[in-house]
Amino acid sequence: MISNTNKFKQLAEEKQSRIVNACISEFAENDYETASMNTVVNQAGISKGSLFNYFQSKSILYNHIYKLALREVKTYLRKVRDETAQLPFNERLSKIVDSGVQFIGEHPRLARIYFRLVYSGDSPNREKIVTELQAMSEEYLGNIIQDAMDRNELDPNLDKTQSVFFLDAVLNRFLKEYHEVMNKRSQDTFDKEEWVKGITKLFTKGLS
Amino acid sequence: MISNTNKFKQLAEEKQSRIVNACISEFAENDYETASMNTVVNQAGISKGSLFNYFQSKSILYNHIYKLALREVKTYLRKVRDETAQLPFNERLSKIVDSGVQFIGEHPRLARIYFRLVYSGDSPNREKIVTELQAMSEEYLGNIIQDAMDRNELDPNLDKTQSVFFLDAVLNRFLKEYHEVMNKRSQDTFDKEEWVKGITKLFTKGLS
DNA sequence: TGATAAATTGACCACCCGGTCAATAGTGCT
DNA sequence: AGCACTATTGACCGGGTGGTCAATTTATCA
Repeated sequence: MISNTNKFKQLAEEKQSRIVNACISEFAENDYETASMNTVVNQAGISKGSLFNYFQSKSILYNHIYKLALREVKTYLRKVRDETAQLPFNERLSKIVDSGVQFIGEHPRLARIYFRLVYSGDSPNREKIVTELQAMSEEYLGNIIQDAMDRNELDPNLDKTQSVFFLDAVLNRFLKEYHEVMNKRSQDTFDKEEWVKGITKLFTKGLS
Repeated sequence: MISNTNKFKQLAEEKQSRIVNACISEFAENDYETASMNTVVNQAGISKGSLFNYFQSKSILYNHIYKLALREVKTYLRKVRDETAQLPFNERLSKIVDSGVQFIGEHPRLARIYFRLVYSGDSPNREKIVTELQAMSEEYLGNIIQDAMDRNELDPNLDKTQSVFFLDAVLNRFLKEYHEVMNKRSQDTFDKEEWVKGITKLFTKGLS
């Protein structure tokens, strides 16, 4: 499948980033269906005809933005995975949460697009994308857990699929909550370290 | 705030349920913004004027349906809470999951509306509603956890807010996943009992 | 049965949507 | 300067939206 964003890529960098920026804002603030191409072109300061010249349809444009967001997420994940390869499970978990928190701080709009996508939303190809994300998570967290099992930090008889699922559920939900808190309330009254401790304790020792 | 659904409540039961039914379908299949009042009236077999005579606006109609769904959820939760008051934590947890699974089986469209609402969606008053739901969960799961702490089944020094959060995250995510699996794949290859065991083990003993 | 009141209808409104395309502006070459 | 070619524009299209209201049907009662 050859995606024809060539016309877009040949634009001046400044214009490209003006457009990308407008798209990110619009898709961060609205669901796919509700996001308006008119708003995008106004915000970007280009004409509607131009936008549809660069991207043939709304869904193709959305795909472009989503892939861009995903690439950014992956960069963060890869970095923290490699940098913590030697650390014990609980420290590693803690660094992963930190990395998520950092990502949200540095790319709040991309984070919003991500959460919109995974938690509902009617984006085109949603099913395909979500499956893709699940496979990614399965592999990523699966490796972290496997490492910990190999070092006898976690029960070597664990059901890995389940463990990954639980970890993914708690991490994602925590980051989503953090993201929402950051977006409106003051960040005081939110003791991140306390939460990181709680999460690692839950997964290593449970609640008893 | 006096909600004027009086006109609606005075309708013949059969007509009421035709309308409610159409609304539930439409709001289950679409986000709030995307759901169409035209579809509702066609499905219900009434005129548009009538619908806006019974409910003054789309958001008032949505609110009516949402409250109806919430009432149903609460019934299930209350029932399982009372019926399991004497059971140990892990059995109690298991019954709660069962109850959720049962609810999804019996009211798949209401479940869908619920998940749409809590996981994104741009429903009117979303913020207020979600806060309300969180308070509900905090109280409900908080009591379950407190009971277990009182009986020394869980660490009495637990941070209750955190524990509730974790429990809520895993339960909700599990039920959401179950709901989605039920909606498309065949229900074989899905061993519910295994998952319930895994969840209770995670919360009682962790993964080590 | 006929007058009055209440319930129901659906054509209509202003607005917004994603997408198109003839017309125009801009660029580079001879 | 004049030409050819490309990039950009924005008025316009068909269609859908939530919501309205004059006109019509239906129910009520003397």
